[in-house]
Amino acid sequence: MNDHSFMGLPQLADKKSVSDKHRKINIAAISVFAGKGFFNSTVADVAREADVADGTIYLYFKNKDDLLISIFEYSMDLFIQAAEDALKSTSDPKEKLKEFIFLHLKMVQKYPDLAQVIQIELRQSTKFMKEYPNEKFFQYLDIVQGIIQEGQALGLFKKNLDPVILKRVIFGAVDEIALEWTLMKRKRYTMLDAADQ
Amino acid sequence: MNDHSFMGLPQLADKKSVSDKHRKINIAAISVFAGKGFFNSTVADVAREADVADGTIYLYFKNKDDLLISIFEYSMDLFIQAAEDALKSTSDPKEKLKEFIFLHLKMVQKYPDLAQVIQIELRQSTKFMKEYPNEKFFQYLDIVQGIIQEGQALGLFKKNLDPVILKRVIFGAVDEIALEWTLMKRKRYTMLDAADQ
Amino acid sequence: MNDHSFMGLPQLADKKSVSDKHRKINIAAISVFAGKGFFNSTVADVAREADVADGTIYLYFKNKDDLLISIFEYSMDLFIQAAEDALKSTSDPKEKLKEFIFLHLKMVQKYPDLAQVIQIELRQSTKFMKEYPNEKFFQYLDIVQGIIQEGQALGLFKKNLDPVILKRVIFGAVDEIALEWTLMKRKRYTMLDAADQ
Amino acid sequence: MNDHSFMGLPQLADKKSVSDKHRKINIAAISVFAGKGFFNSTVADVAREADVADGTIYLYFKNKDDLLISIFEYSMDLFIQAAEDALKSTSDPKEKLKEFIFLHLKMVQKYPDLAQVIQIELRQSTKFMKEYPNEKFFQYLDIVQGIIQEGQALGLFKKNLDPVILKRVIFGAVDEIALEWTLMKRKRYTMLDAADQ
DNA sequence: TATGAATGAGTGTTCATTCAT
DNA sequence: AATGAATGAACACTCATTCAT
Repeated sequence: MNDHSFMGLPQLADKKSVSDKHRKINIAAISVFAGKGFFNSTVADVAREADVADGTIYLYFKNKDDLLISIFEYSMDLFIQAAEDALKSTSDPKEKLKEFIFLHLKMVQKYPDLAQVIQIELRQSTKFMKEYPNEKFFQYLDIVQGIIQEGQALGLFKKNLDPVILKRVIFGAVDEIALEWTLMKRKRYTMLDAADQ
Repeated sequence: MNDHSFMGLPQLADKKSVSDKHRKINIAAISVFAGKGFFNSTVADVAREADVADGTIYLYFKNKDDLLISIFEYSMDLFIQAAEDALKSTSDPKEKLKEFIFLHLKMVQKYPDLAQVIQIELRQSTKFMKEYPNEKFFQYLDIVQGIIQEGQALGLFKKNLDPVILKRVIFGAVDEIALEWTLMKRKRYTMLDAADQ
Repeated sequence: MNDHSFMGLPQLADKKSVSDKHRKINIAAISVFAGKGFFNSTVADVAREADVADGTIYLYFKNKDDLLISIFEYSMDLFIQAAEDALKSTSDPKEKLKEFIFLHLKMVQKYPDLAQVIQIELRQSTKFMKEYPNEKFFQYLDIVQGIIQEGQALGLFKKNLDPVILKRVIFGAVDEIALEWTLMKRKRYTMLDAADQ
Repeated sequence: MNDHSFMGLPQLADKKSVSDKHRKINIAAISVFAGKGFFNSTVADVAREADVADGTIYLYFKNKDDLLISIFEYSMDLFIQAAEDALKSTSDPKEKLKEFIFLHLKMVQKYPDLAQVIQIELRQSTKFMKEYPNEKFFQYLDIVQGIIQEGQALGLFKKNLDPVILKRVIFGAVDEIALEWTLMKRKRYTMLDAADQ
């Protein structure tokens, strides 16, 4: 993972161009939305948290919705990059899948606010999930699909399972456990505990 | 389950007193909130869907929030009643647990709009989950806890698992699968498929 | 004064036809309006106080405004009748004027709620004072004017004072002292005290 | 009195900081409330009169009630400042009292809209008079009390009169005459006439 | 770039009034 | 006559968005 982290959130290597203020606002939005929910947060709340003027936000984001989408894309980039990095080291599809799942959970645990926004706020906003062409998310899912197809080709995974469906099932399962954590907001359960149970 | 269903939603035996208009509005709210999300829906939307005047809603509900809470309580009553009915027939805790999970999923499948509102809209509204003393939900969880304790007493479940935590974990797991369905909004996966995978 | 009083308010001899329910509502309105102010009171408040259904009020009064006007006319009738009764016994204009003032103050002291509604609520409602052809009030003022003219004819009052103006001045002065009492809502000052000071 | 008057209303020396828009809205509110009464006026009415958007009002005032209270405080500041200025020139308590009364009436005559709002609209709103800790008004009354005590110390006023009560009586009397004028809305009576009668 | 005062469309809620029973 | 459930117009207030500085 990247180590030029800022306020706990990493700066993506391929997004150097994103100005500091853009990131500052993004980070503020994550924290505010996680704290009060997207709909209960005002743009002014985010501005205050980011320590900029209200109007400044509109220099970097089209509108309030765009702020949420931007968070989502930011996270997805983060996840995809981390996944790609991590999967380079292994070639066994089974190991890859395990690693992928492990990674997803680690990310959620590391950035709980971010996870909450992605999982709850975004999901709530059916509008987004429907209207917004969710490229980044599909890109993410494609990583899983790739692993599965690889595995099926090698005869490691059953062939009768549709990888298109399976990728969503796996994502769903993993994400839901993550959601569980997010909602519990207790670090009481370690990943291992959860795995055991 | 109750068979005096109205517009697909059962009328609870112990809630006969709830007037028709109250239920009409409740049902309209479920449909509207499921369709556009709680925050994107207006009270006027619900009124239109219920075919009543805006003001009429306030004869039956304290405010917009109360409408959401009411839906939650309605569902919980529905779930609890169904669960209690179903569990009478078996005495084996393991069977009971299975039956309980099965039931939960069946309900979600049967009333997808209701499920979505409960799972997404309500969850999003952190305010509710925090401020609102969630008796009905705890009552529901207690059913699970009861089963677990029964099982532990009979030596069927490991004793080192804290039932208080376990009940949440089980609820979480089951609910998340349900959520998966809700979000997918595809009945393509039957319960058995899911169970298998 | 009339002694067939009901709940502290006299029943006017020349208004026998006014049904009991009409009076019940009127009395309730006086109490409610005095307590919370005309604009802060709802028709439902009055109905509750009168122990009738909301709709019933509209069988006896055209609308909420009419309720206020009705109170005013009721009071004016009361005052006029009382004044006419009292003034019969004296013939000296000076005595009459004194008696009249004394009477006005006595009424206010006896029916403080009524006085408050007349003085504050009605007055506030500029709309009424302007749009409503205030016959009853003029009738009341005419009594004063009559006394003054009588007095001037007898050379008891200065002739250069316009009775039309003077009647208002006197009314104003007396009424303001009354208002003072009403606002103070303390019976601490007796009339004599006030007169002295 | 201040001579930097704006639209007929003076700008208080010690309130320079109050922005122009604040005053513009205040003045508009006085005019609108005087014209139609507080309860019959809408915030939009005030906004229109002040030539600002509805929302702008909420940048300067907490809510509609605050608008009324603000008018009151503004007036009281105005009165207090004027009174203190005027009383510097005389030392004789009797003269002071006369001057004070004269001033009060002059103010009312000069700003009839303001007077009406203070006297009628505010008074009607029992809520304010009761809930709102009326410091400014007490400050005003204290000026009277100070004069009375001074006079009693010098043996000019009877000692058996309680200054605490007396200040209210005097205020009441003066204010009521003022109210009379306000309601009459006729400048026909000069102060001297009134004083004579 | 950055600001934040100003905007005004949008919405939850109230309540006077009606009318079927 | 009496009811009270239902209505829907009206209004206070919020907040995403703009734009002059």
